[in-house]
Amino acid sequence: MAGSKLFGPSNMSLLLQNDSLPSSEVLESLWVHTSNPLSFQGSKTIVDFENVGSGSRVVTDIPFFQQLEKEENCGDEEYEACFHQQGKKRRLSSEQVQFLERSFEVENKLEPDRKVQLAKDLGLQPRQVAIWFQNRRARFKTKQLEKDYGTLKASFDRLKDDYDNLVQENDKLKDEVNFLKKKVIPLDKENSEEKSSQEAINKEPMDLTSNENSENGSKVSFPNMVLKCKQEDANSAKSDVLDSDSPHCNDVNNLSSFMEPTTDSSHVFEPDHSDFSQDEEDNDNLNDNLLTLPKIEDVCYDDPRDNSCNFGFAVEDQTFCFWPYSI
DNA sequence: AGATACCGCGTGTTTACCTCA
DNA sequence: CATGAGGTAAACACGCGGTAT
Repeated sequence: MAGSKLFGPSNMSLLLQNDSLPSSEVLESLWVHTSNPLSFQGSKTIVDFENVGSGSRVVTDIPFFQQLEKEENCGDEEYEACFHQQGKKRRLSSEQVQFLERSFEVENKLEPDRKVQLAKDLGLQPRQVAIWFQNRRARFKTKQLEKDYGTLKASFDRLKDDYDNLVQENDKLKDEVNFLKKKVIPLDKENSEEKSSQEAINKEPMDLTSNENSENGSKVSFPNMVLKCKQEDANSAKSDVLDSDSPHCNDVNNLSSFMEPTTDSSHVFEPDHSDFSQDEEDNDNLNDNLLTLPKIEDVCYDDPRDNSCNFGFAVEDQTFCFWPYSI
């Protein structure tokens, strides 16, 4: 009998502790006389403990008691040692595995009664059944993890594709915006040049220092211009602050926007640094004049009394309203 | 209520066996 | 046919939590 590392004294004691080994009579009855549900067609597919290490291990049509009879050197006290020392590691038969698999499908946990019954039915030790279920659960978990990983990976790939498509679409739209901007800016310049030249023509004969030059209403005094500008902007500022590049009322526009705080105007200067924040450089030319305007939220409206002081207040004063809780 | 022993399970590892190049 | 590598399954070791005493 070749010694086995597997079933050394410590392991043997463990085996004896955990699962009492069946007597030879019980084993014989299990293997020979039992009405085995696996229906081995009368033959007993068992492990050939004798031939372990010398080739084929599983033999059929050999009653278990005949195998035991070969262990003539084993007395009762030595039976268990002989049983294990020769056993080494043996694979379960396909029938046993199939039966265990069916049992596992029904319930992957193993109650003590069921374990004993399965061991009886299969001619195995209860500990073997327990170990098989443990290993089977581990294999199942591994498979499940692989499956879950596959599912998650597929989901991730789908999301990534969506994201990439969105990025592409975003880039496309940005290009479109830039293209349109380049088309619009020259037009604005043309318009502004036209207007300024026209204005220069209109202003030339007018004495801006005097209100008395107005005749037939054809000449407009400066204060009236301011008023007109205010009125126009009061109507348009809410939705079109961007028109502030109108050549004749830059600074005045500031006043109008101060005087007419609107909720709409606030969003125009909203410091949105989201997707289009990177376009700020491109927008610099277009928005230079806008950036000089005070942000509408810079103005504190909490105290109505302050509104009257909003004209030309110092910038540093705004910080109080803008960062009310700053330390 | 805390201590102890026992048991089953999960997880990682070892070992034996099988397959295949 | 022999052999070594890699894969797989059986068995083990250890720790942990639950339960009974």
